[in-house]
Amino acid sequence: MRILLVEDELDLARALISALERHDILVDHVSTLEMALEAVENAVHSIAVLDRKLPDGDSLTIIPQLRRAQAGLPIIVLSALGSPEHRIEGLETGADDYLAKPFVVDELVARIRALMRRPAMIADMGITVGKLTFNLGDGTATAAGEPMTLTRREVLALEVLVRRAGRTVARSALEEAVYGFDDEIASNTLDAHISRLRRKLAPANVEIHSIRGIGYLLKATA
Amino acid sequence: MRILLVEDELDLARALISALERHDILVDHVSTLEMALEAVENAVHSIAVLDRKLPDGDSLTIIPQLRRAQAGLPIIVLSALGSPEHRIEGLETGADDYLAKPFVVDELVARIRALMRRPAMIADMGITVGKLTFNLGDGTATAAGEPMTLTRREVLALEVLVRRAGRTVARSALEEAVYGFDDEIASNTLDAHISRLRRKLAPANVEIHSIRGIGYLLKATA
DNA sequence: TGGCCCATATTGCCGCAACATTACGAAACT
DNA sequence: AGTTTCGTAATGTTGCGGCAATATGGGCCA
Repeated sequence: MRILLVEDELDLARALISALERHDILVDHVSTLEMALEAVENAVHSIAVLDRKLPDGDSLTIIPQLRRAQAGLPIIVLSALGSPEHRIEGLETGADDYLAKPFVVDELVARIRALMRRPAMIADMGITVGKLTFNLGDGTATAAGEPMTLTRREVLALEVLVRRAGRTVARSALEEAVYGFDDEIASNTLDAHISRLRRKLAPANVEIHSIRGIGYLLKATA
Repeated sequence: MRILLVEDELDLARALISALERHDILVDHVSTLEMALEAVENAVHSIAVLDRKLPDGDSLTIIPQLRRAQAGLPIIVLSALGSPEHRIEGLETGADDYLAKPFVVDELVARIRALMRRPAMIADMGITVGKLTFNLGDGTATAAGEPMTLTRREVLALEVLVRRAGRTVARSALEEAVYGFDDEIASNTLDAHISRLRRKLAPANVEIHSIRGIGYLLKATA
């Protein structure tokens, strides 16, 4: 599990990172909106935690961009602005949770874990690419309305590809998503899965392009 | 579409109403159980959304009365109490969905939509799939009109499967429903129950498919 | 431009884990 | 004691998924 932390107060960031790592959660830490957008392009995260006030602006403004980079990405906003109005503003912009400062570190950890533990949070939210719709809640997919049968590994790979449809997904990110962090992969097994996925996706007018040396990219057929 | 919203936190209520109205959903808003019962007498709603904790009590207690006032009314319960125990309690009382706070507004909208197009017909605490009818109230079932005898564990498993008819149910969710949360399950007991259920369900034109590595899925025979 | 090298594609094979089914015995309830 | 239920295990079956052999093609360098 890997999360993106965007926080410019270094003391707080350090405290959060060490707390999260004690829970076996990997943390990518950046301190500006610009770096956040770059980070989300280069890796697949399970959750993003944003401080609202950052040196280069209000982090609410980049939520749409983050979601565009990675559909369905759960987002938690931290803020000293804790009034109900601010809360509502944050939630309506698309944040999944809004935590007012000051807060207990353990509470943030608990909320992160709650979000991860509960795919139902985003149940029934579908992503559509071409004639393909992918349901983030239960990992089911339909091609042109017809339900398609996917195996476990195929679901894991397709989820990441679809969430970043139109953008490249690093090969390492795919391996990480389909297998664990520790699970080593010895051969071209991933390629084989991609190959099988391609065949199943053909009726949905969706292609998986390979980006030589980098990874893969899923997009609708032209 | 017109829904009944029972929520005493005014900030949240306002946020929900504006979000729902953006989706062309009319909202009747009240903030107590008493007002909810009065509202449901005076109008026909497509769905009721209840906050669980209200000034005059636990909203679970009025679910039967709501259903009596309007048979088959789909009900979604919102609650800060998100533990599996609370969820189960809510669903067993007859709620159709149980959403833990905090949640994304869009998710509530999605779930409302999902309830509107649900494949299984719900009427008077009974669910029908194929020639099978399952009574949520007392856990009895009939196949093509003939009452069928189910054991306790079979009832528990079938209820979960029927509630999610047409959608996959994680194996872990089934174990959780049939046994306790703490109760460990050592062998293939669950498989055995599924097997026995299959045989009993055959006359009802209902099949339990296994989704390898994930869980099971109940649907009417094609 | 031609050729080499290496990344990726594709396919078949087969082990093995997941699932199915049945039987049996212990325990619980009557 | 009789009956029913449920957990366990034994045995059979399926199909996922890892691996490797082979094919294809892109890109770099001479």
